Amino acid sequence: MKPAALAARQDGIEAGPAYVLEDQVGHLLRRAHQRHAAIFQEMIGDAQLTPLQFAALVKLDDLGEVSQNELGRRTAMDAATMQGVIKRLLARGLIDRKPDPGDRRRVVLSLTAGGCRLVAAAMPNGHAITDQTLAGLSEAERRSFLSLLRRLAWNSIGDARRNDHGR
Amino acid sequence: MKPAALAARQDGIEAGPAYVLEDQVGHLLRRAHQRHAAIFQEMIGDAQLTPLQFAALVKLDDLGEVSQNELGRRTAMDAATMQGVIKRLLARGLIDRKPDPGDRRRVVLSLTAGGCRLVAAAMPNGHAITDQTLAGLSEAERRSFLSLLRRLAWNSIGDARRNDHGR
DNA sequence: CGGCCATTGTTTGTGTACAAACGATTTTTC
DNA sequence: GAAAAATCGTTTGTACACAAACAATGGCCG
Repeated sequence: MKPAALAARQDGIEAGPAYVLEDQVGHLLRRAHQRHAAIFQEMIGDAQLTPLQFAALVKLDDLGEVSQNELGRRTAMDAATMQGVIKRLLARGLIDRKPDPGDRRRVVLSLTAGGCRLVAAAMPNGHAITDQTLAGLSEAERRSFLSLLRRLAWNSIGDARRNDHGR
Repeated sequence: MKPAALAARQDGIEAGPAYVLEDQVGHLLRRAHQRHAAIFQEMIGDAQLTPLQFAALVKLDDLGEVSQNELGRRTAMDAATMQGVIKRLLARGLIDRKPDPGDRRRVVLSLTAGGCRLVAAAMPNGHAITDQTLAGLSEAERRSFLSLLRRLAWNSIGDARRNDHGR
């Protein structure tokens, strides 16, 4: 019934189905992500701005004021990664950072005027990047692909992780 | 005709279509890749083995003997990344490394007996990881998704990059 | 032959990515 | 109210990922 996939090797030794690296989702996801990153860097219009930094800025633009961890959850970055991203955005003066008066553990992040301007200027490029990444796919194929891809991504980083450590 | 996508903001200020982070291919690719990495780590059966290291081992198993750069091209890693991966595989005694007699610039990589055994042992897990990553998708959806994803990945890393730097 | 250029492998520097452990705080629970 | 648990932000250590510059070697072409 099954074709050659389950066939034994030439030498006759028992072996599972062949593992073709190029056919594995993980490998393809990695390469597609690599390609997207290259397109991003080329088209975002700001040599210093990385995908994660842009994501953080966009989310901040969306939410107004949020704590660092909250922003991390919304952009699917863990706390340690967030640390570096925030540090670099602060260094460029794109975001502000002040203690939360109601909770002394928290810091509140928000966009500066410069950060706001940068987001506005880069947003069209963001759309162009998405478009370029999907170039080669028809309208229908794009919808289909995005719908499937969404189902492979985490539903919600924070929730999924908390379930592991919850204990 | 178009729905709310092109509508101006509440404040009436001119603005392009909204940029919803969760709808961008790049963000979804990143999250899907994150999830796959988590599944990999959980199921590969060797806490020290990473996706890239496994990819290198599998390719080496496939090719027998290759130079470091060649292996990098086949696994979509650049030379600097390869450096670290090779170093760690060497440290664990999973691969061998000897100078190429015909070309003194090159080194020839190959699997050790231990590396060969590890690949054989981990290969079924690799298939299970792919399966688990695609869990939730039907057989037809998987084929469709992989076919589309393949078109979004680099055709061939090495070739694509050389065109940029050529000259 | 001899200069030019490409390739190979290496190093350095920056930026994700995450586990693990930490101190400082809430919040919950009893 | 006090102990227990959870949350917040930070630090350290390991592992990708790539640009850029480098020395050594090899191939090519005049």
